[in-house]
Amino acid sequence: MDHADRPDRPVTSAWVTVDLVIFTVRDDALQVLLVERGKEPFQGRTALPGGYVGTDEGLEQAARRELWEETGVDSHDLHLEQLGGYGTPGRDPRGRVVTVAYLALGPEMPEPVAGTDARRAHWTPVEKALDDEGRHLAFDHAVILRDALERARKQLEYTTIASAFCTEPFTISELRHVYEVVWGQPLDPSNFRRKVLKAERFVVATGQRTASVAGRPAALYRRGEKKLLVPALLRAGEE
Amino acid sequence: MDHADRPDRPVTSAWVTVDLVIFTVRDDALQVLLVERGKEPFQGRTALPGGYVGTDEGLEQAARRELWEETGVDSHDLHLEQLGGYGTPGRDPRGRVVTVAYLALGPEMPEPVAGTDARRAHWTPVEKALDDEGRHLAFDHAVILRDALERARKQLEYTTIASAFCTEPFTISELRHVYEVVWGQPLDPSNFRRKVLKAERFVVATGQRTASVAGRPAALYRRGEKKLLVPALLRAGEE
DNA sequence: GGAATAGTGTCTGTGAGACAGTATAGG
DNA sequence: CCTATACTGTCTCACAGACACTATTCC
Repeated sequence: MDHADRPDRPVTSAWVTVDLVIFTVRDDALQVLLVERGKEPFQGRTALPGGYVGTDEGLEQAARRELWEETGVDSHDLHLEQLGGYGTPGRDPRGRVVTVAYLALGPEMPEPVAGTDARRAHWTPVEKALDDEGRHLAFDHAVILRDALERARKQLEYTTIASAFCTEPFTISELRHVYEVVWGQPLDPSNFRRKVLKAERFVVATGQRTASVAGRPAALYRRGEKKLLVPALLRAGEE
Repeated sequence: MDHADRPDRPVTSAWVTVDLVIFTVRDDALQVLLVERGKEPFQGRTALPGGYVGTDEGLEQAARRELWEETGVDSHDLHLEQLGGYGTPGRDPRGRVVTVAYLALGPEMPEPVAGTDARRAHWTPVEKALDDEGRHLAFDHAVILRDALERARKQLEYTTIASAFCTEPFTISELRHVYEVVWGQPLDPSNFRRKVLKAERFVVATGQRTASVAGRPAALYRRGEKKLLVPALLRAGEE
């Protein structure tokens, strides 16, 4: 890049990172994977997993790599999408760092492996992570987490990604449970079933049933190919 | 940033830019503002307006500045939102450049002023800009433009931003025209009116009427405070 | 049988698409 | 008068919320 190509105003290069908001449903709660930072800045503080983007590495590729390194989860097993870029000056005390955040949704996963740099990773209920406005989180991760939560809630309305939270095969009740936990409100089981089954290829029947623990055995389904949910499944009390 | 802070794999810093997809409705078509590049790389080629992010400048702030510099439009007069980050290695031949794209929607604007570096800016129908898969566009701007188009079409369904395309005060027909042009399909005038007026505070009546050119004068409205449109105004034939 | 969970049916209100009909302007 | 555009009303069908009822399992 030659000098003539640079603009008049001061321009400095930046470090580029990816941060991951990894959601799952555990213990009747929406949980997010957080790590304890092993070094400065924000050493000992809680943060989203993430790291630097390699020289010849795409953004999504970097996100998949970080996901693997932090959790041992293969990104092919879950839904991954970009949330957006965050680049407020001063968001990282080391200098100009622009991060691209990714949202990952997956079924209940094993306890995460220790990270590459021995950072402790653990699942935390989102509600708890946002306690006190999320001020205990490093960087601007509270902002990113709030954006991710809002995005996930919206996505449940207009797409079929709720099924990404379920381990196949799953029951309609388990799928409904995902909605109830993410939205924080109960849904009518009867109407939910009608809606989901009416939307062709949201879920596909396997023909199998659960070995019931209590009550009548439930039919088991797999994810269908349909991605967009129309008409949408709206949460009550939106404005 | 000290050495110990860097990861094992090679990491280089990157240049950060913002690119703008500025949409408006003109001459019965959705149009996008494109510039002719005055310098390498891609000299003489068509591209989205954009530029480097300043050292102490936020991403959105940079987008607003570029918007002003390229078009003379005050960003307060239109809707601005982030589309996402684009960082595929090799997307810019000068080296690692990560761009954050913004989507701007505005009412019909004057012909753009010449850019700061004498690049010629002009409105182009989106359909034409995407001719031949948009291969004539510089960088990966065809990809960004397609993403922006899809985002704008979606936004019309679930939000009230269509009104951002209208100069106040506007008629219901003008608002409907925006939908028809962006979606590329005709809408029933009667049902559209009912829907828009039923959604409280999507538009607010001014009490005035058009000085009619032909036919009965139409009532004039301003934008209401409502942002989310529920129930949504769905386009036909979605899947 | 009773408890628990799965699944079906039905009633009612609302909203969308289709489209006929009325209102108000210019010519 | 006619034409053009704005606006109103109405019919029908599909769907959502509410909720009663039936089915199948374990105890």
